[in-house]
Amino acid sequence: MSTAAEAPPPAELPPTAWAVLGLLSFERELSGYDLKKWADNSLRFFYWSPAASQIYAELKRLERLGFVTSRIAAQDDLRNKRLFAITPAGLVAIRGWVQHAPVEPPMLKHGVALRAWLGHLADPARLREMVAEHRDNSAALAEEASNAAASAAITKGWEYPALVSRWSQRYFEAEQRLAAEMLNDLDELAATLGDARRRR
Amino acid sequence: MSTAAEAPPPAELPPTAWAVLGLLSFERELSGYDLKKWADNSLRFFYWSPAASQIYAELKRLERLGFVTSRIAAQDDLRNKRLFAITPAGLVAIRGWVQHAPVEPPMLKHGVALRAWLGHLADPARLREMVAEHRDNSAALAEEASNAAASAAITKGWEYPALVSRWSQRYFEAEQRLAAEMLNDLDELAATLGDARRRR
DNA sequence: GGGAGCATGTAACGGGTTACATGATTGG
DNA sequence: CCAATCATGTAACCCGTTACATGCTCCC
Repeated sequence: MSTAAEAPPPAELPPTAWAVLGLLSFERELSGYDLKKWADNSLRFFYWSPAASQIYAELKRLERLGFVTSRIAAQDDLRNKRLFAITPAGLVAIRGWVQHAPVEPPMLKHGVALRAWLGHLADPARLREMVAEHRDNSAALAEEASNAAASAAITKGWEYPALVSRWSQRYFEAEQRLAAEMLNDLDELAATLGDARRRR
Repeated sequence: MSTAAEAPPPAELPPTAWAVLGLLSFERELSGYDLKKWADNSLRFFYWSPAASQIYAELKRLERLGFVTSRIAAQDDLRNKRLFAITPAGLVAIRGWVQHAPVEPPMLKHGVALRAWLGHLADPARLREMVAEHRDNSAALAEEASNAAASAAITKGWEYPALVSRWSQRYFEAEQRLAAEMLNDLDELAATLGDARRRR
């Protein structure tokens, strides 16, 4: 086709495996337990945070593939703790994935939207409650993302995580605004439908 | 606790089952095939559109539970086609779910954000490309949602779907804007990091 | 002493996907 | 006639979850 070198096909792995390997790509040794906590306050905002058991399973797979190595923690830490580190092969693999994986649409499962879509089956007041609760949850998440952004901003080498935390903050602010606008639309619709019902 | 009647606990079903039952709650008889198409251009925007095989499986389950009934299509349609309709019990069940299910955070798996989070592993130019592609995809989806909103708006009884289509449109417009802002942030970051590298 | 947190896993299950099989009808 | 679409499903597979089991350590 061309003289350019063909990109090697990126290894096929479930996204969670890449996420775990990605957490390790910041070059620190981490235990499965660490990874879970770390995922809970970073990945959570824009990507599902996997169950702990899943993390251990992925680590096992990644080790089998030679993308991570593990060692038992030093004697000063008496706990039975296994630390994982990314290998050169692992770095090559995840670079390939980040660089070459196709852009896919984000996967969204929005329960509140689904139930609003079925609004004809619910009490309008209850619908309002749901959307208002979602709006408040979004506000709280925006706040959390803001904190995450602040703490990432002061850490060297975390420029990209900080950037994405800012993105998350804006995302949840937008979600909050969208919920507020939906509330307005719901009120209008309730008024219209109420009128129609009364006029009948 | 109070004298108010306790709400009956909503039946436990996976979200996809409720989504399928919800599609049937608009009181029209639909085939599995119809349901798939219908999901593809409505649910898709705010909720994952299930695979066709999954829809048939859920229909079987819903029928076993007595939430839908089915009949073979009339003789004038020679195809081997089974039409499903919601039953009174099904209506009660889905009303209970819409009304009483807890508000849960939407589930988001944003591959582009994940890869931006791992930006230190990628070529900045490629990162830009990805985010720009995502921005354009979002714009296209906003347009599609807008069309869906327009066609729902002129259909009686589809007020809530129309409302959610408008919500989807705004959602994808926000997504588009967020992508554009991330591009700016990426450019800034590339400049900063580039400077640092040059000064080294 | 005892609860909270640290730490690692196994087992069972289920929801959902892809791939495949099958066949009829419609329209260019 | 042939491709596209209509139409329904089965089988294999796997990702990921919940529930559970186990034991250690820190600190009140």
